[in-house]
Amino acid sequence: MSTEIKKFTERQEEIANFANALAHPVRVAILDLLASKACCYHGDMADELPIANSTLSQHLKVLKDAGLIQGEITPPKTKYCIHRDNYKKAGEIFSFFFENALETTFSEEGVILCS
Amino acid sequence: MSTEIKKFTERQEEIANFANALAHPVRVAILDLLASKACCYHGDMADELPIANSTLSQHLKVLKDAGLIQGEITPPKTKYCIHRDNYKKAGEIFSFFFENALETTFSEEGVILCS
DNA sequence: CAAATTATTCGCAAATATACGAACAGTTTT
DNA sequence: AAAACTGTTCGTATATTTGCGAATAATTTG
Repeated sequence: MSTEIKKFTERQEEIANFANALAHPVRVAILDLLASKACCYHGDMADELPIANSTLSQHLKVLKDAGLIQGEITPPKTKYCIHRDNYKKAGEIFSFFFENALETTFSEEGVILCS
Repeated sequence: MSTEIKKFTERQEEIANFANALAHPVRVAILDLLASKACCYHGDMADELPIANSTLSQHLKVLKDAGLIQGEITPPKTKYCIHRDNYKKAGEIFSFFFENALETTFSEEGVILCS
């Protein structure tokens, strides 16, 4: 049965996915660290974040699955960095999402505006 | 005891909060509806979305709590619309967040880049 | 005032997320 | 090879999210 009913658009799912990756402050903090240092080892981050090592691994996995970061094992350490292409893509999707809505809502003609 | 230890910055919490509101495709879809029609009644949205009425109310509450939308009871219906100011603010925060990271990571000088 | 309409809240069930320590795996160092 | 170091995975506990139907509330219509 190829009768898979699509409930939402690709785009909506994509936005939700990226947003979900950013939906926990520690993950935002992780991205801040990666952004500020361009690269970071698991251990370095563990020192700066108020969570256990294993918890950090989980959050890193979430970010990796969302495509926002990539990890590289360089024994004995693991180096993480921002996945540039996807990061850029995420930024574009969000900026488009917000811009678009405001344009419509703020449109001069025709459109009914809220009180 | 006013010894509340701040684990994350205001900004990080704020980003996570907005992101959390967008972290479910149905909520993205709701915002799409509100954006395209500038305004929408609960019932109109319920007709277009593949979820129960009560579930819709919950999602609307999440969006309202995040500040992205506002509701106005106009009996017998409830009218929802995008909260322009906060929406704009969210858009700015995100665009800043992504821009900033990429600038740093892509910086020409000094900064160590990932493989 | 009764009935209909609309949307929220409640109560519950199931799934997912978050967090931690312990156990494990892979390298490197001794 | 043993010990040390680094990070992931596992097992578990707890909290939150998601979803629905039933019950409720608030207003309008008959």
